[in-house]
Amino acid sequence: MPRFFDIAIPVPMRQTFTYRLPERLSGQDVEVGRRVQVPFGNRTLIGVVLSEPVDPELDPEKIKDIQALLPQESQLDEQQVKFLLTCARYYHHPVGDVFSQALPVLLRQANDIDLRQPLCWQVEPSLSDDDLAEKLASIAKTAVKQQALFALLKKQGAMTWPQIRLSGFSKAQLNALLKKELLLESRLPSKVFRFEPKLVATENKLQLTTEQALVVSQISQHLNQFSCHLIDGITGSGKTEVYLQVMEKVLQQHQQVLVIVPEIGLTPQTLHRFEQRFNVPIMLHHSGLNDGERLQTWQSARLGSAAIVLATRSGVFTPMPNLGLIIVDEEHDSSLKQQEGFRYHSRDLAILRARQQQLPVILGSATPSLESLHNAQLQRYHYHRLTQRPGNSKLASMQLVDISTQPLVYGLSGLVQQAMRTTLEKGEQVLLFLNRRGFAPAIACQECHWVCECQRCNRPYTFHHNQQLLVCHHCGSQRRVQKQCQQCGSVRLSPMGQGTEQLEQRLAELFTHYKAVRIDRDSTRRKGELEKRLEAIADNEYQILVGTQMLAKGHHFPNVTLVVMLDVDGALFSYDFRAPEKMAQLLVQVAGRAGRASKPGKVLIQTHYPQHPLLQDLVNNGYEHFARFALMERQQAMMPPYSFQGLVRAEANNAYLPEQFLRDISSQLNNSECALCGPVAAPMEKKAGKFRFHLTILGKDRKSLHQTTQLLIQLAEHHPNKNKVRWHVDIDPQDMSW
DNA sequence: AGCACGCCGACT
DNA sequence: GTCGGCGTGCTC
Repeated sequence: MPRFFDIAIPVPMRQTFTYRLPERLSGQDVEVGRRVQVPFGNRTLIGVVLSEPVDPELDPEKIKDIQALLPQESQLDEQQVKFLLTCARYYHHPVGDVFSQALPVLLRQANDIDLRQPLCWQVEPSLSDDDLAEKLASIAKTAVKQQALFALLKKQGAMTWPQIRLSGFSKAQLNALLKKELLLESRLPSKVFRFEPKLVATENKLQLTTEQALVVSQISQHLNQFSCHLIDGITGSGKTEVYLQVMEKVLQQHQQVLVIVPEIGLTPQTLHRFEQRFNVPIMLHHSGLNDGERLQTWQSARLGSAAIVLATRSGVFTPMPNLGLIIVDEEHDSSLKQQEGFRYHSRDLAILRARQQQLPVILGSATPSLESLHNAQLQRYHYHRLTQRPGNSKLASMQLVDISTQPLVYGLSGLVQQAMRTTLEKGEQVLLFLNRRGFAPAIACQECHWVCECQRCNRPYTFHHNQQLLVCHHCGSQRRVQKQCQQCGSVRLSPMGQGTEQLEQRLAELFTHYKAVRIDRDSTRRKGELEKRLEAIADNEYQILVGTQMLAKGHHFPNVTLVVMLDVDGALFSYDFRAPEKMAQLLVQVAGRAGRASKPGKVLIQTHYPQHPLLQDLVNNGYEHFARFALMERQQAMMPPYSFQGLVRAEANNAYLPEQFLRDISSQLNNSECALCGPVAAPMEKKAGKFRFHLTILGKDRKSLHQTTQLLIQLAEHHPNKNKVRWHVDIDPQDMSW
């Protein structure tokens, strides 16, 4: 009797495909999770075995043979398969695509793969102290970096290349030490991680405050079972130390820890803290690694030899057989949600995974998402607060600046300019936030008010002065600067409004004795440029920092004692109901990053609406009050987290098709338990030449959301125009502007 | 998503 | 005469 298998194939289709195990492979073990090579249409793809159907329903004539079974060393375990199937179901996303995204790129291909453990380097252990001293002297005094790398390795023990690179060293520096025979190159041991007391550097352990100790002990009571903990701790209250001490308890049980951070910016400092405390194999997973490096992380995690995996969003899929704890740091951060293709939220999947595998999960933030706070209120999560900063240093204070009644000079009110001068004269730094790149967000005709727009998006082009280009920030298209109005022929075209590029330039005129630096996507595009600028800021080479949100992520500026938000009003009246929440999180995060113990900072918020209740609440009563108020508003409007949202988006080259498509599937749906809203044009109706529409699903609970989504997908897949429009489903959508 | 098949316009 | 544009349909 031939055996058949259902296989997840990396194509954006919601079904699985059945294949036959040919005679020549019949002696082989084929387990769920095995990677297989199969013919698909006229190409060959790598799929993953999902199940062995007793009776394949398909016409046996149509079923093709599995071409090859790929190495068992690269297969997924049953738990992993179960988790990924749950992910696909939860997000109503094609299974094959979910599996494909969960695998490292190299495992999506059939090539021969190096599954050996990663290389690592340590100080040559056979050298005596005398030898070391002698060899060390051979490193030129001027080779400061080599000296530093050597010192690091001496302290740290074996390190892999991604770790060394993240600590700021180059391959050349490593090779130099290697050539001088100071280092031993080897591979990380492939044995499963086992804890030993000497692996913890106790001298780095901090004395816990009463608050912290309480949180550590409470979480520790819940190891080896599912529980979700929200740590709501103001910046500087020592969340990381709490993580470290809970991690230690988990490592003591010979279990692995998965730590998810929002983006690469946070990894170096987090890694550094982990390395200082634990002398255990730590593996990284983030966008700065190449395919081979990611495979190594995947493999050593899968084997159980990596004790800690420090990862960004997609790291939530890392296979870890002895996983004992998941930590999601900065759980409010929007970069945890993937915004295209498989639109998952890494925090939510972390919780799902923890539940499935019966482990604790810790969410941490100084500004928890309203979703998480709501879950804490409902006691679905254990809620822990950290309110003290060691040494009792003060957080920056916030103050609203009414700009509705006073003139602005280059977007700066008199009060702000005055505060800037005072701060600069004290030798301290000023940070200006403006969430708009470029020189000016539009150029317009002075005579007839015509605005130069991108034809593909119907939005004004942003003027970039340095490159003398008009750039569409929505589709990326560029064109030469217009000299003449297309409508009336006038040559009086001029920039409207202000972006970071212009602000930087104006500041040089306004504050002639101080130097300004700009940090945004444009000014830091070149590799290493961001680091260079951050270093220069730390050295006080610049006194005024201008930037977009980029500046708020992770970096600490101890000498910045004044932060100015130039323009927050957009968030108060946005079509995106999450905009005020995001703005509040940004403000609080920034306030937490400015200043230091001896010099508390100040945050000035320019607004036309100083009486706005959300702003008032945030400034006067803090984030907690703000969140409570914002949650009340959400409840009144029956918005998430008080309802459960799904979104069907559709786009096509004309406006008629997608709207018709969504209207059809929505009207064909009867007896839905959910409210359907739309179709309506997306806030940006046209983008990159495509017309876009939304159909929003609002459910009173998750179950009805899932049912309705399922039905809508079925209708969509049977719609005659299903291939003429591009459509997808987004569960718990974050970005409504799409 | 690919990839092939197929049916109409501008090239040697 | 043919090269190639992308609309349409299919993949166990």
